[in-house]
Amino acid sequence: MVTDPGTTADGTIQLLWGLREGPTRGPKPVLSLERIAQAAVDLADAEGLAAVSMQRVAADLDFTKMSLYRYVTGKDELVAAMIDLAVGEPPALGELPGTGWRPRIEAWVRLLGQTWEAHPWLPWVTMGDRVMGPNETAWTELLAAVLARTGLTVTERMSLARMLGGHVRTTMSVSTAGTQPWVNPRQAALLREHADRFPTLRAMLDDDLTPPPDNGRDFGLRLILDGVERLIAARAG
Amino acid sequence: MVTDPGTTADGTIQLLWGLREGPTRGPKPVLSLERIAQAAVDLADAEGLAAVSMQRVAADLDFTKMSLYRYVTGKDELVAAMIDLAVGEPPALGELPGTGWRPRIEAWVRLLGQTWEAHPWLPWVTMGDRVMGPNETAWTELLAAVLARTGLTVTERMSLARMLGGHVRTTMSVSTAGTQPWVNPRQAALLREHADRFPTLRAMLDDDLTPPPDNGRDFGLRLILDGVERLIAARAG
DNA sequence: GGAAACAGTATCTGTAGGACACAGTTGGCT
DNA sequence: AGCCAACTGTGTCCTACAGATACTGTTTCC
Repeated sequence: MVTDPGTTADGTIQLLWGLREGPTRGPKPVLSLERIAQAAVDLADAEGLAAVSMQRVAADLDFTKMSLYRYVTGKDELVAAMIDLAVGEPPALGELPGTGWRPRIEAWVRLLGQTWEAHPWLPWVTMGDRVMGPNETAWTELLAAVLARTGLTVTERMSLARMLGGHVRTTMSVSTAGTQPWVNPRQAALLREHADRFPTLRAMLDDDLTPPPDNGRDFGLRLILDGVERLIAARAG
Repeated sequence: MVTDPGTTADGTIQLLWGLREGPTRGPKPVLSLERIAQAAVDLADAEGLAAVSMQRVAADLDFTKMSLYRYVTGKDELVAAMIDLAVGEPPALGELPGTGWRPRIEAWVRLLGQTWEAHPWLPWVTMGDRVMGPNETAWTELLAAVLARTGLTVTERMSLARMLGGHVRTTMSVSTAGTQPWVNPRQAALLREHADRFPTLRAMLDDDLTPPPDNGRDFGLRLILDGVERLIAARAG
């Protein structure tokens, strides 16, 4: 399994984009890529990404481990299939509220965030250079369509798109959102102990440390989009 | 090894913060945590995070695998030590240029980015809830000190700090920056093939697709900080 | 109806993290 | 000075993982 900046293999592309030619002869396949990917997603959702092994996914389906290799060339392909399945189809452009680019971007971020929250392992697995599957590409297409009318250059739009996706990821650590304080209790204890080295952080501890339930997603998005508005205004005027 | 949202173990905290009491009797230790962590960092820098195994790190030091466990309770601790070593000490507040918060934030992002570029595996390993080591905490303290004079609330400053760190991570995929196009060649081929489903992305392919060498880091930062300025101005006025 | 093409299985290999018992080394205490 | 407890690094073992390969049984085209 690749944990490093991954180059997507050709086979994975064929898999995701339905380019694998189906055979005619031979026994009817009992399994399917969809069932396998779904089982893996369910497992990751329930017990975390570390629980997803070929063995375990196969066991959940009541098959042997090696049978999975008839549908996926390796674990990397399985993960790629998991991603596209978990991400799912984006809404249609018309379903996004309002007509301007700003409410539409806000909706895109909100909806993508909601989708991701259901699969907390996605941030770990969508990093690095990959070839996106159809669903992921469709989400990007949707955002690109929204951004097309901002008047930004293509490069700027791509920077912004990457940034917005990253912002969803950054504000995703759901485990602590809303309930636990920003700063880990043990981290807080360390800050108090070393107050001389970290006076500013130490002082911040005395404030209310309950993070907003969205981990600052809305706040950050507002900053970004205000910046976009200012850029557009500066060019227009 | 934990690839999931990791809760830092107590032992790791003791390790990072120098709370492990040294023994008096017994043979002189030949190895040290620093040597081990340094070897692991060198290895990760040269051959990627996947190459870092207990076996391999030990071999690079000409020791057996199990000897490492005298200094680290497990691989998680090793990785934690790697992070704090790789991140290193931040500059002093006085070394940041200018006096206002804006140039200082810009400098913080630039310097942290430079540090990270030398260790491309850091993004993968610094995700999720962790207890930060002293160096990482010092970087955060520095940023917090800079943000203290923005007039933002504590919650807003924490959101912004998290966001800025995330922005560095998001714009870190160095592999493609400056040289290869934004869009993977194979991804581009797929977009051309499915131009009907992805018309906007398809159209963008005809533009110049060479990403800026900083992956849009400066552009994104400008948007964020413009947003901060607008927020401050709105409250002042 | 036979042979090629396939699906799922059984078995094996290499590598990973880590537990455990050991041999040799050092310092404190009597 | 000597002895024992405490320690360092080693050797061996176990379990879990991804994956290769050879197999058995099934399907369909010729």
